[in-house]
Amino acid sequence: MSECTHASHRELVNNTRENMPELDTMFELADFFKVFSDSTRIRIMSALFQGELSVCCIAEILNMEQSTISHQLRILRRENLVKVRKDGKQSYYSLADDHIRQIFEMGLEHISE
Amino acid sequence: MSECTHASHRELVNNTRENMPELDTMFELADFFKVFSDSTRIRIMSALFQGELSVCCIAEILNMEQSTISHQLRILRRENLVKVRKDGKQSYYSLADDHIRQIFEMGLEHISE
DNA sequence: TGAACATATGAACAATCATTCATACGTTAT
DNA sequence: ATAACGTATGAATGATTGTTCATATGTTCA
Repeated sequence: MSECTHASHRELVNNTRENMPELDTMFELADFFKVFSDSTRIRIMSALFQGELSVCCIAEILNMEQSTISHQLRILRRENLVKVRKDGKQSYYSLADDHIRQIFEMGLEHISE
Repeated sequence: MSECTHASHRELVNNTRENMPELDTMFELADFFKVFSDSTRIRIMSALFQGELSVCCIAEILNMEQSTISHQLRILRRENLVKVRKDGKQSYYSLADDHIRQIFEMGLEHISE
């Protein structure tokens, strides 16, 4: 246990704490970015930028198992990032939000440095 | 193995693939967001928005072990999101990038819905 | 030089999470 | 009704990762 017993230490700690976002907000923020932290989900969203796609189409585009895609789509659905349209045997998925493009571009911007 | 043997199926698959970002880029994108996907790191960055802080200060602000903070700072350092200034026994960390604020705000924007 | 402090880091552990396998559910066509 | 197809999902598994403990490194002060 370090003490850091400097002069204005306690004050700095309190001040910083007060100016930080709510604890809940920071947890939500982490959870939000967690959705974007998996390459399979990134690839799914990248594919959906082109327009709506059925599950098996996505699976073939990414060259991955249908089951894997379904599981990840479930997460994207839970976070309201994609929406589904059912037509016969197929489920067509599309992006639910225009924010996603912005978030992608911001990430890409940071990467290219 | 599902087939999805529709008319323009193969064409759609190829078209979508071609218009997607490079595979490497999508992996990098996921890795980038992974840094923001942990609540401890989010809290550290939130604290650093107020200005530079020593390791033990951050630990006390978050009420977590010094070791935990050091480990997470290591990750933030590796991703070039924070920079260090050593002064005597202490290491003072600060945000390395103004992008971070934008990324935070974009996330917060999406959350509040 | 030795003690106290601030930080960094390796190893162990626990928890989380993505993928796979098997299978169930719902729809279409014969 | 049965078969074939598309999708969803629970359980098991393997890999990744955050935290803790112990300890090493480096600095300051007596």
